[in-house]
Amino acid sequence: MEKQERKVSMAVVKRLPRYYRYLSDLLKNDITRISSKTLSQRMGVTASQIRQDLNCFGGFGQQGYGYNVASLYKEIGNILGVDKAYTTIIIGAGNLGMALAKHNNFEKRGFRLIGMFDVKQELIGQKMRGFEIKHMDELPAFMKKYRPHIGILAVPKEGVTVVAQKLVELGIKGLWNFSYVDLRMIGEVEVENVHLSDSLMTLSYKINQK
Amino acid sequence: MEKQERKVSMAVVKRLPRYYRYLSDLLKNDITRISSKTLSQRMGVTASQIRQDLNCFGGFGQQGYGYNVASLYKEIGNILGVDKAYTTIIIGAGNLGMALAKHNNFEKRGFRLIGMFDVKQELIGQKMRGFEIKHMDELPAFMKKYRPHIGILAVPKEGVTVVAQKLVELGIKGLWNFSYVDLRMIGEVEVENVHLSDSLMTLSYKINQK
DNA sequence: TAGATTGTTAATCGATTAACAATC
DNA sequence: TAGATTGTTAATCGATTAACAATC
Repeated sequence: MEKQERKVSMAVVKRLPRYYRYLSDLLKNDITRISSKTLSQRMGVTASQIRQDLNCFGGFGQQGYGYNVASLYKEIGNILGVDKAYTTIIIGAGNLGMALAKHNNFEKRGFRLIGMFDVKQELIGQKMRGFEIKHMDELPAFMKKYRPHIGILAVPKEGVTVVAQKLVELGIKGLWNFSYVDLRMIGEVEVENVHLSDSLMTLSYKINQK
Repeated sequence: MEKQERKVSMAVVKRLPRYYRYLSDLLKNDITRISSKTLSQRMGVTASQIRQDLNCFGGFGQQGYGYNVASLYKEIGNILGVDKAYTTIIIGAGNLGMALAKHNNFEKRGFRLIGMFDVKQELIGQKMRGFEIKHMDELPAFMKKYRPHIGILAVPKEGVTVVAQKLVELGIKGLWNFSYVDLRMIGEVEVENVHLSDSLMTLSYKINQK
C-alpha cells in the first residue's frame, strides 16, 4: 500500500472501483489467484493497463503467480477508503433522495446513512432506516454531534449552492451532488458531481449517430 | 452540422451535454452571443478546447463575433438527438425505477417515458405519469406497438443480462443501465452504464487521500 | 531449473493546449 | 479599416500499450 510519490491521475482512480467490483465477483466464485492477463480478458482492457494502474499504489502481485484475489481486493478497498466506514447524510427527501436512501448497495460498499434532511413539513418525522427525517434547521446540531463525512445532495438545483456552502461550513468532508449544476467548491471539501441527464444525452448521441 | 469525417472521440462527446447545459443557462439569462473565451471562463476549461470540440461538428461560430447562443444551443441539441424526442421505457419499478420515472428533468431534455414494467404483482396496474405499470409478459406486444427507443434498466443485477437481451431482440436502440454490472452488448444496441457506487467510491478515494 | 508473470522502462498513441493566419 | 475572435495547424502533454529484464 505504500508508494504513490507522484499524484495518481483521475483516469486511474476512476478505474479502481471497477477493479474492486470484478475482484469481488472473483472472490464470490472462489477464485483465489488471477493474472493481469486473465483479468484483462474478463474486463475487456489490456493487461498492461491493469499492471500500470495497480503499480501506482504498490506491488501487489508476485512474478510467476499473479495476484492474490482476496488480498488485492482488500488493498483496493483500503485505497478507496471502504474500511473507513464513512457516514453519509442525504439532503433532500424527494424521489431521488428517497431512492438513494433505500438503495442498500452503498451500505454493502461500506457507506452508512445516518441522517436525512428536508424542509417540507409533511416529510419531517417520517421513518427511514431506523431514524427520522429531520428539518434542515436541525442540521447544525446534527453535524456537531455525529460529524458525518459525506453529504449527498438531492435537492433542486436552485438550492444546492446554499446547502453545499452550509455543509462545508459545518465540516463535511465530501459532497456527492445529484443536482443539475456543476458544484465547484473551494477549500477542503471534495466534490463528485453525478449528472444523470448528461449520461442519458450521451446515450442519445450514440443512438442518433448510427 | 455537416462535417465529422472522422470519428469524434468519446472525450469530446461526453462534454457536449455540459456545453448544452451552460448554453441553456445563458439563454435563460438573455445572453445572445458568447465567445469561446468568455464561455471557457464560466466553465473552467480552455477556450481552445471549446473551439476544438465544436469544430468536430462544424463551424458554428463567426470570426470577430463568437457564437450565437440560441443557434449553438440548437445545433448541439441536434447533435445530441434532443430533437428526436426519443421515447423510453423503464424496466424495474423499485425505488430507483420509480425515482427515475418521477424525475421530470429527462422530459425537459426531450425524452418521453411511455412505459414501465416489473414482475411483482403488487406493482402491476399502479398509475404512473398517465399510464399503468405493466407486467414483463406484456413487453413484446408493447415493443411491437410503440417501438420505444431507450430501455432504462433499473432491475437487480442478477436479472439484467436476460432483460437486456430480450430488449435487444425486440428492437430497442439504446440501454441506460443502472444495474451494478457492466453491460456489454453486441450488435446494434448502444449502452450507457451508470454505476452510482463507482462514483461514490471515487469520492471516497478523494476524501481518503487527503 | 523452466515457465509464468510481474514491475517498470520505453514507444506509441491520443487528447489538450498554444499559436496564428483567416476573416467577420 | 482596426479589433476581435474564429477555425485550424503545430507543439505539448499525458495516458495507454508494448516490451522485456527481474524474479517468483
